Parts: sequence; structure tokens; C-alpha cells
Amino acid sequence: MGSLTEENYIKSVYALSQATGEVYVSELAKKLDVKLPSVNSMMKRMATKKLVAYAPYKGIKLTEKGKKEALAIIRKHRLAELFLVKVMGLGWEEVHDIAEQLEHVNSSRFYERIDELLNNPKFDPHGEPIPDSNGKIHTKKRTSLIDLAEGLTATITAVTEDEKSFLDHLNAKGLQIGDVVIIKKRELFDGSITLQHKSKKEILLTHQVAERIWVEV
Amino acid sequence: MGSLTEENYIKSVYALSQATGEVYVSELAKKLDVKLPSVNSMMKRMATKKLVAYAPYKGIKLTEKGKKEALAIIRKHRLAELFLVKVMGLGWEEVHDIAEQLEHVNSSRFYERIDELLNNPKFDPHGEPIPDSNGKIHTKKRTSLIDLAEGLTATITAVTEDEKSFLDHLNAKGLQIGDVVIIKKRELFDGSITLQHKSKKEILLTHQVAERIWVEV
DNA sequence: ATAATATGTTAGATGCATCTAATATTTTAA
DNA sequence: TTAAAATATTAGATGCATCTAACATATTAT
Repeated sequence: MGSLTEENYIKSVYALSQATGEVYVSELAKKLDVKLPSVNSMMKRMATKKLVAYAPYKGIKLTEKGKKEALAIIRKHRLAELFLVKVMGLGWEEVHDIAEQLEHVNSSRFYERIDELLNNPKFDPHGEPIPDSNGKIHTKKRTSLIDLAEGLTATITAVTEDEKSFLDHLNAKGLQIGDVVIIKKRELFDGSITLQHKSKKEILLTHQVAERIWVEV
Repeated sequence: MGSLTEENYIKSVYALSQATGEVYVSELAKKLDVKLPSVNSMMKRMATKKLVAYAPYKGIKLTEKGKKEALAIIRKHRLAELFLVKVMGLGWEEVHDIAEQLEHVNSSRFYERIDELLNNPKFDPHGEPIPDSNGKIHTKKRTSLIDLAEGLTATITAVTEDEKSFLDHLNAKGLQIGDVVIIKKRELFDGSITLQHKSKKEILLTHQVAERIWVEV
């Protein structure tokens, strides 16, 4: 097991590499709020441990071993967030910092049990997929209604909450899985969204509701 | 906030001082599985931070500040253990190592919520009192039936479980709060205990049941 | 009361993770 | 295409937490 610091480096390299494939020392330094030489010296150490491939003045890439570790940490982070919300009843906005700490807990039993209690969830509440215990991601990120720009057309594929009250709410609005909608207006002020429905009706959804509706464009 | 290492030193000093009041470098070194000079140099550092009072060749004592930190950690440890058992359904024997990690989580919200979910518990499942959020311990350790030697007489004062099935079990055995019992025999093999009841009947309790019954001698 | 034993301290080194200051390389722009 | 700007590396230092080897103080036992 690597140190806490090492785990944070791995996680950041992974996150930054998602966009570009390669990560630069300066990006990492910024993300981790340390100076360039700290990153440089850490990369040397991590390279000898075969966690990253790293050549001077070139970009940083995770090795397979590094990627596996990154995914294990991400799995723990996302399971922890979901657990804090669903089981412990904490607010979505307050769980990130706690999950940042819980992701470093070293106990397969602990996370096995969380996974069980949550019924082997596939996505966290942001639609991000949760890697399985072998570090495999089986599905792509889901897109929520709140991720779409005005004017786009999308099909509703799923919803996060399976609580009756939430489904009742959607029914009352006349929305169902499979419906095709157009994003008419996104309100910057409160994040609410107006949809154009196939039935020609306009439907207003609050941010809170819209973020729980998954779509395909 | 101190480092993880520092927190572990504080906790160990507190635990060792419970018996004797003073702690010796060699005891600490043994408990933490480090060499004497490591303890010595850590004590110097912790003394400058006013966490311990420490004079060369004399014993180590926690300051008020140190005690407060120790109790905060112990509170978190005991709440975590109880949470892992009661809420997450883990076995009592497997939670200690996880709690050793969770006790270092820095989030008052997290522990506030655990405390709520457990209904502000006063004791952990071993009868150890849980300090309150100000680091005050209001009650002494409780004694369980399994802590008593053969021949002792004791009064039953409380039980851990308030599940109906457990209380039914005690009823069926003819035991109630307030009953006076004598420890007749402790079976080393399986930890079961035979009681002499006031009704003259002999009652056999398994270890599992006996450890949940609190007594006063 | 002194020698032997146990316990504790100092000195000096190591690895991790960080920093500042100085230097080198790469990219970009004049 | 060379100078300026941006980015990266090396050198050398610091604090934490640990170690071994050498030395110091207490305790105990003869």
C-alpha cells in the first residue's frame, strides 16, 4: 500500500489524464497545490515504483499498475459518497470532503459491505460510473438533463431516485422513460430547466429534479 | 490538527496512563512497535506542542490539551465501532481495525451524524463509556457478566440489546433487570456461564448472551 | 556500596514530502 | 531565427518519523 500522499498523486494524475491522455508537471502541481519541484521529485519516486511512466520534459502517464490503483481509489470514493448520502442521510453537497478521507481507508470488508448495502450500484449520484472491485468500468458516464445545452434534443433513459414520491412527481409533470424532449431554456439564476415535450407542452423542472434524470442525446 | 502518527501516540499515552497515571518510554515503544529513540524524539516534539509533560528520565503525562485530544479520538473510535456493528451490520470481532482508521477522519459532521443515527449512545458494546463531544466521560465502565470471576454475586442493571428477541430470550430464562445472581461456573471451552439465581434455579447462558448483560457487583 | 542490569538519551543517518533558489529546456513570438 | 516567456529540472535545505550505535542514568541485586 502506498502512502496517503501517493494515493492523492495517483488520483490526480488519473483525473487530469481523462481529458488529454497526458499530464504535465505544472497541471499536477496546480491541482495538488504544491510547487513544481515537489511534483518532479514525487514523479521520480513513483516512476521507480512503476506507478507512472515519466521522462524529463515529457508528459506523465499512469502505468497499468498505476491505473489499477487509481480505479480502486475512485471506486472507494464514489461508494463512500453514495453511502454517506443514501445510508447516512447527509446532503450531497457536504459529502465530498468526507469521501476524500474515506477513500483512503484500507479495508476490503468495509467497502464490500458498503457495496452490499447500496445494492452494487453502478453510478454515483453525478452519473459517474463506479468501477468494480477489479477496477473495470463497465459503463460510460451518464448524461443528466443539467449537462445539456439549450436547443439539444434528448431521450430520457433512466432516473436516479426510485422513491415513489419522485416518480409521482415526474408522472404529474407528464414525463416518462423513453420520452423525447428538447432543452428550451436553462435558467442561470436557479438552475431550473424548461423542456419542450413531444406532447407540445412546456415542462419546467427545478435543478434538483433535472439532475436526477438521465438522458441520451 | 496533529498528524496521524501524533494521534496514535496520544491515544497510546492515554490508554497506558489509565492504569498507572504515568507512562514510561519503554511501554510506549512496545505498544507502538517502535524503538526507544523514536519515542524519545516524538515526546520532545509533543512536549513543545504542550501535548505532554515530559522530563528526561521521568515519566510521560498528558497535559489537559493532550487529554482533550485523546478523548476526542477515543470518542470517534467507539462511535465508529458501534456504527460498524449496528448500522453496517459488521461482526464485532472485525470492526476494530476499521475503527482504528475511521478514528482519524476529520469531520465533525460525519461523527455528529453517526451519533444521531445511534441515538447518542453512552457505551460501546464492550461497556466502555463514549466521551461526549466536549471530551467529558459521564459514566464509569460497565461490567458485563463475562467480566466476573466464579463465586461473585452481582445485580443485573441493564442489557445492551433492546431487540425483542433478546429480551424474550432472557424472559424465557427467567432473568430480569434487578435480579441478583451468583457466578457458579465459567466454562473456558466455549465461554458459557452458569448462574445461581435467587429462585435457586441454575441458569446457563452462552458467552454471546452473557456479554450483553451488565451488572453491579 | 559497587557491579550488573534495565531503562533512557544523544548523535547521526535515512526516506518521505515538501520548499526556495538557481539552472536548463522547450515553446512562442518578434 | 534568435530573444523572451513558459515550463521543467537540479541542488540543497527543512521537518517529520523512523532507525542503529554509542553513551548516560536509574534500579536491583549481590
